[in-house]
Amino acid sequence: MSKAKEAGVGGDGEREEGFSGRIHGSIARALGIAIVSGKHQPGDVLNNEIDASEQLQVSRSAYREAIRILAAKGLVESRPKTGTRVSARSRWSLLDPEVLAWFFESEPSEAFLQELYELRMIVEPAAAALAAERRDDAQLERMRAALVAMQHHTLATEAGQAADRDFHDTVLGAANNAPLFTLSSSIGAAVRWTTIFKQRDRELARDPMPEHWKVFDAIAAGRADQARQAMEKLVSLALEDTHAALDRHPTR
Amino acid sequence: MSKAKEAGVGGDGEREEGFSGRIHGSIARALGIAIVSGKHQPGDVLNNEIDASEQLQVSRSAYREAIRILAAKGLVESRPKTGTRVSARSRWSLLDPEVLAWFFESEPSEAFLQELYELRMIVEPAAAALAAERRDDAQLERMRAALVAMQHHTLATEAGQAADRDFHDTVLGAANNAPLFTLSSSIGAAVRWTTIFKQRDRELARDPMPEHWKVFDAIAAGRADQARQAMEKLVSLALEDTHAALDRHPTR
DNA sequence: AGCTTTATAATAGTCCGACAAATAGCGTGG
DNA sequence: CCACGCTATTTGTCGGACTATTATAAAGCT
Repeated sequence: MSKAKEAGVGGDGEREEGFSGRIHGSIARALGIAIVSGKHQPGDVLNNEIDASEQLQVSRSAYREAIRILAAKGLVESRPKTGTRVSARSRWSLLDPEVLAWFFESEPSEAFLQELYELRMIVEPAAAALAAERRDDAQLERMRAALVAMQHHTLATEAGQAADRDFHDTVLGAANNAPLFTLSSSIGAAVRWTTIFKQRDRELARDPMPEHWKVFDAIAAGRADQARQAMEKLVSLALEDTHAALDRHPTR
Repeated sequence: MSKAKEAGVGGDGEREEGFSGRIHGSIARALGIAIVSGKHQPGDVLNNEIDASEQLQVSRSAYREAIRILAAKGLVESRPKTGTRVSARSRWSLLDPEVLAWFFESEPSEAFLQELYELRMIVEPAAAALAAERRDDAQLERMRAALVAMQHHTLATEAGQAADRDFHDTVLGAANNAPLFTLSSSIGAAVRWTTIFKQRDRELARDPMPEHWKVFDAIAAGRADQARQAMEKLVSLALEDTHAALDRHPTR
């Protein structure tokens, strides 16, 4: 539990908690988190707009805009008379950056993490192979810079983690495939949590640079197959580390 | 009193086309199509809410809800004073079912089709491999039924095409990975367009059943590698057909 | 009884008009 | 030339009235 998310129902409700700038945004965030965390299960019917907006102390319009956001991401469906209900999980846009962020707001389930890794294992090696064939010099230079920064700052620092993400992002971008690139947020989420788990357990700390450099070298050399295999190795090592950390620090 | 909105206003407003039920939905759709089709380019600033809603003959609230939908899908960004502007392409949720549908509303570019195929080539073989290991009997039966229906109706009919999509959906579902499954809409879109192109050029008609049955048999037998290879073959044949059709009927 | 049609009530959807908050860009003063 | 505050523009929020849709219950018909 990180955030106090309960908007006081009754009493002097303060909704100042999560900060997302605009009201409709923060309401969408709060409701989104409540949904993906299971507090509101698929099929559940939300309070009608009038009651809900009153409880949240916002205007009905702001509440409605929040609902539109959630509906656009497939989390809810609204119909007159029936009300607004949480959609089936299969309709959720699990790869949407915001939805993913909401997932990680409350610690994600181990199963979900596992599935994200599987996706990563499918997508990233293929992306690395394409990148080896298509990367331009600027992208290559950016990858190198990212790895140098990552090596220098180490994953214990925010700067180092940002460099790691930047490396993976650039690889995905170098594959030169727009739909594929939209998966970077999902990949990034998996990467971030690997790091979090690894950092929780210092003893597991393994130097992540060798695999990263191997991927880079293969991409630089334009060897697609080699890049694919190197990335496969990188991801599976990360998965191992995550599993090991989870075994020692069971979820929640 | 003031409900007549079907009146084609003489000015620059045009608002009587496709009907998408609710107003905010149809406005979002119209704007979404205008954006993905390039009519409004990234960086362009939309009219302010008052003018825009007047031109469209809808209330400002309805227009705003439409904008919230587009913003949720990463197509636009709103800020006070600056207005609402079309976001960079890299921020678009290209894999969102609705965004994808808008893309295909106006005929998609060949390059985009190509990228979607690449994604399919990455995702579907991996999914088939996982499905071979994890499918349950009900899923297997559904795949068989889909292929039987597809064989019976042929791809020339809507029923046959639906069966084709159902087969691919079921394979993806049998991989038992929720994030992966959300890609089914993208895959489905690629599948649909293959069929459209193939149907335009009857002479290219190749019987698609053999590859499909090979995938099915491998999944039924639980042979992951074999399923992967069979699916690779299936997708690359579909890609060939699409390319051939495009060569003979150049885009527009 | 069983089915169809109609009425009812509940809810999301739409509209309006006003006011609040944020902020890009300009102008003023140092 | 730069810093700083002013202002105009635009989105954001509000509340309240009215409309459209539709699930459900009631009534009517066969």
